[in-house]
Amino acid sequence: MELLQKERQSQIFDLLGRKGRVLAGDLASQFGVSEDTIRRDLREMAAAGRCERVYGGALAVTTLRQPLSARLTLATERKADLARCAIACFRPGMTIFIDAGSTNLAIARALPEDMSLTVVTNAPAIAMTLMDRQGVDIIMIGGSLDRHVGANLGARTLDALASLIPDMTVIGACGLDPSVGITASLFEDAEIKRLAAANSRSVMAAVTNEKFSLHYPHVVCGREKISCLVVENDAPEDMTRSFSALGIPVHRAGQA
Amino acid sequence: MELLQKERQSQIFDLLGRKGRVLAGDLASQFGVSEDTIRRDLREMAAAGRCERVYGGALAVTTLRQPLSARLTLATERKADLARCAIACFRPGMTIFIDAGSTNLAIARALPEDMSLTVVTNAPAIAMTLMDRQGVDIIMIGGSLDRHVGANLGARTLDALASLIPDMTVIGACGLDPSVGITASLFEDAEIKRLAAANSRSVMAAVTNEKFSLHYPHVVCGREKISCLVVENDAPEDMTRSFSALGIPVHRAGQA
DNA sequence: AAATTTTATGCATGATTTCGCCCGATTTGA
DNA sequence: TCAAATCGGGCGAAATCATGCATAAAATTT
Repeated sequence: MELLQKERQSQIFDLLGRKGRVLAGDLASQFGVSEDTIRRDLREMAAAGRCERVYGGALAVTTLRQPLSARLTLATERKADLARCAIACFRPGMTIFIDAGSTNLAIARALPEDMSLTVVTNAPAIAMTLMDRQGVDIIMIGGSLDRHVGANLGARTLDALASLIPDMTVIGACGLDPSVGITASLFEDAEIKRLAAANSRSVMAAVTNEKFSLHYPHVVCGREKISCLVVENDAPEDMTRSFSALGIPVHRAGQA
Repeated sequence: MELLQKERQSQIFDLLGRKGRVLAGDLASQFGVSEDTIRRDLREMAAAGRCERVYGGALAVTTLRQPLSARLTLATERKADLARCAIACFRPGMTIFIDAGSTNLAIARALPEDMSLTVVTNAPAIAMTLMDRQGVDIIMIGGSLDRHVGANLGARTLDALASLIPDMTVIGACGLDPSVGITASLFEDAEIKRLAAANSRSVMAAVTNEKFSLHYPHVVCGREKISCLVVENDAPEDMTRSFSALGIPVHRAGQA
């Protein structure tokens, strides 16, 4: 498939967020264009402050470190849009479980200083982000911290979560498929998500475009369990329609 | 994996922050490049003020400032020094509870990438810092996150902590007094500390100078419970003596 | 619809960077 | 003082880069 320049750069930006670095040669073969084109892309992106140009490729702007911390500290932009839209569904006084994931971290970041909420989470990054929000009470669910997922998992986590009935769960979807529902790649992570979704009075899923039509081994919950879907403003129409058809409200980000 | 020059230098910088010094030979074999390349890196970094070049390798900029006068001006540098000293007491395989507090956070930051440890903590910041340490298993104790202490507190925290017997507890001291022992300003925080200290096989306290002779309302543990004290290079002699007299080993930071 | 401008891309070329190696100079420790 | 380790600079090969130019596609104007 042939990509437009902007699409290519956007994908490079995503890759940077995920891997922390890219090599000019790799990108060239991956996108099927010449290295010169890639170099031009990288130069442009660097000029726009979207990456740091180095000999041989480019590095993510914020941190040139491990993919995980990079993934967590990066990723704003499209996700911030999504986050603002998601927050519009929150009501003061709610108790909300926020699952791990970079999109959900963006939601935490976007929470206003003074919103009165109780947030429950098993992700240290989300807890830390919310620490300076005066209005937010934070409850952390402990457990064994998985460095890949960036959240506490395991028996203790499940146990602590079992005695909680949040008004809403903001669930992190590894993959969202119209027929299968929400799936996750890691068993233990899926277990947590499943319990949270089952206990919660409502379930919100905020997903970026690349999550659509992906499915992973572990089913978290069927699509009928989803109370509310938040998508990007250029989310594929056919995907969102199949959810709307089920009576699930779909909120598009960035639309006035 | 092959690294780009900038990445290599960035990692060297990280190592410097963690160990305080690096050797050209070690780096060469570690990164799989020639010593000449490493020397060029170090020279460049030194030119940029990111390290101090010395015969055989390089030193962190913090450690370079002469013996102890000018260097110990910045609190973070003093703590990094303290941290390196504290870490020398850790042994591979240990299970260590690390309490909240900025000094303890510095200890977490200073932990080497590859040290094999199980770290238990109720402070999200410490958990996040350790997330990229491959050798460290992290267990988070959940609870209600206190935004002032920066740690999870409360009944659930106490409960989860009760079933843990760490090899060592690195306790955060709000105040350390030779006669009273360790005290804390917040009741709930003190409760956690007290339980951790009581359950643990040994207790380390790493304290900066300003902690001495301070005491707060809530007693955490008497001085006799302390197994090991880590203090700054220029800690007041009379304070340390009263602990040494009890048979408590006192480690001074920044001494070869 | 045709003509014109703009843009994206690939290729060639000469410049630049990286890096291993070598050699003579310098530092270290005994 | 001496020997060994370390150092800095210079050299060359290979990789990477920036630039100019030509071509083709896309967008714009006529």
